[in-house]
Amino acid sequence: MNPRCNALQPSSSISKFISENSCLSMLEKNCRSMRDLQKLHAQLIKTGLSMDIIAVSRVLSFCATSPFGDINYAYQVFSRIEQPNAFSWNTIIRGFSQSSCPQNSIHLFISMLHSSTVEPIKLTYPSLFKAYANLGQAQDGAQLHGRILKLGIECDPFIRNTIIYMYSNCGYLVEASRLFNEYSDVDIVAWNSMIIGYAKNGQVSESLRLFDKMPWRSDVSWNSMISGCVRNGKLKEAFHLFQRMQNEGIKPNEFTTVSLLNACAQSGALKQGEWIHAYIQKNKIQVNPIVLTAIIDMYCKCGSIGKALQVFETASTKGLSSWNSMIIGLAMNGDGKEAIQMFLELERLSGLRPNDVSFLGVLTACSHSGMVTEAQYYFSQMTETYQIKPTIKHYGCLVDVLCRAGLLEEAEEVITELTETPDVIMWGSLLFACKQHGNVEMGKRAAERILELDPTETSGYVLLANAFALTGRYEEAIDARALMKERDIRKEPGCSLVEVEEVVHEFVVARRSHPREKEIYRVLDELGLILKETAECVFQDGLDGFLD
DNA sequence: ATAGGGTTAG
Repeated sequence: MNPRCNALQPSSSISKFISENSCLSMLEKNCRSMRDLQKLHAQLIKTGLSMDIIAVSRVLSFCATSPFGDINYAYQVFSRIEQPNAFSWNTIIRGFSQSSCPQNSIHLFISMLHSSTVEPIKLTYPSLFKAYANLGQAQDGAQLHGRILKLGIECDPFIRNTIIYMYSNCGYLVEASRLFNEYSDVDIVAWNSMIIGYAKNGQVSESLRLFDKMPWRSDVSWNSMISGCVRNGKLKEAFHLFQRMQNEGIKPNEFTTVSLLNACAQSGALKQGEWIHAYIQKNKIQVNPIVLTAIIDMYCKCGSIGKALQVFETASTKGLSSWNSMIIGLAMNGDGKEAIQMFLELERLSGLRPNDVSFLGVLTACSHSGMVTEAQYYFSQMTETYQIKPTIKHYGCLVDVLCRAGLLEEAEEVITELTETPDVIMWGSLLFACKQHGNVEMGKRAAERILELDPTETSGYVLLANAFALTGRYEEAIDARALMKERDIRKEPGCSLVEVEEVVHEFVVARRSHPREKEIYRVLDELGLILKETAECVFQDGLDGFLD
């Protein structure tokens, strides 16, 4: 920092006291967004308080750890502190541990170890274990666990609990329960971590068993159990727990409503979702960016794009994730142009920087609406202008859009030039496109790759057989079908849920079990005919018949 | 009078 800045600082300690107090108390009570924070930060800079380590640390803490904060801004603030103290280090490490790049916590910890002015202290470690937990890297975290044992501080309940959480969150339930059982004085946080671990690893009945065995249950216990149920598709159980929770006098909060909104989104239960939305408003549950995102996502998944847009547009504190779920919602709904428009607004008006998920939304929009040149443009913008490394999902969109446009060579080129292993979905898009365009040779290559990657993947056999049949190579078509029979592969039936007037109706592929199935399928057939007449593209056909 | 554990979206 320019040393002359010091000369501009107000000399009167009284004025300093006044501005410090008004600014900082504002920070605690009224700061609801980065816009507010930036105003306060500007004020601090104007009054010279930006050099004050305590004032700056509070700004840092808001940016790094509040749900309204911005970790990149926090890092900017941190890197301008001349001599960060242990507080500053711990705050920024904690901020990254709960961000989308927890790896930075570990990098920062290493810099901290190399720094000559500060030493890690007990309070530094929980954030690091949380970073490892969020990265799913418990093996690397185990090395830090070794360091904790050497330092003799495993008995610290905060440290021990994050270690339990790390192991259990990453599926190392043996290690987690060993530590859980080793100490007789484990507290409720340790119980909760175990519940979360079992639920995240598909053992929700084990979670419920622990939940019932607990000495007492905090709001976090209830929320963890509800989210565990939703994660495992036990939606009725989740709503039942919500009832029980209220009966026991525990107040549902942001976390509870996010899980329940998620349950509604999963099942398409619009009425229930609307009810939760109303519950949030009535009970003054704070609509932080995550809750906002969950509301938008629920409306999108339940098909109410208009309502989602309305909520989005009237919200005052939109996080990047809120923009992203709106872009993805529009893209999935087939509103490709609107999705791209939304992305452009995000870029130009929000002051936020699009991330990999934003681009995934745009690319999904392009692929769902068949916009090839746009997809290529945004893909290069992502990698070149924004320097974002594409994931397999981004490549998947690119392959998909090329396939839909019939650019099979280009699509295959993208796949074969990947540095990582292409996924089954990608080859599947190509295979399906090959079938549509009658390119049997390439289709065969794609099918072979699919069957290599996942011999239980039915679409490989089915599409391969169809591709052969389409070009009159019936013998080979029969071989492909026989191979599938021989390996005794059965498709897990697809299933969709539709909510009509508060009743959820379930439809399973090739199983006509609905009481009004005759009427429903008659209308569906009629719609299919109309679509076939109007649409130019060829619809996927014969799949159901083949599987019967 | 700025810092530590468990629950959350895409």
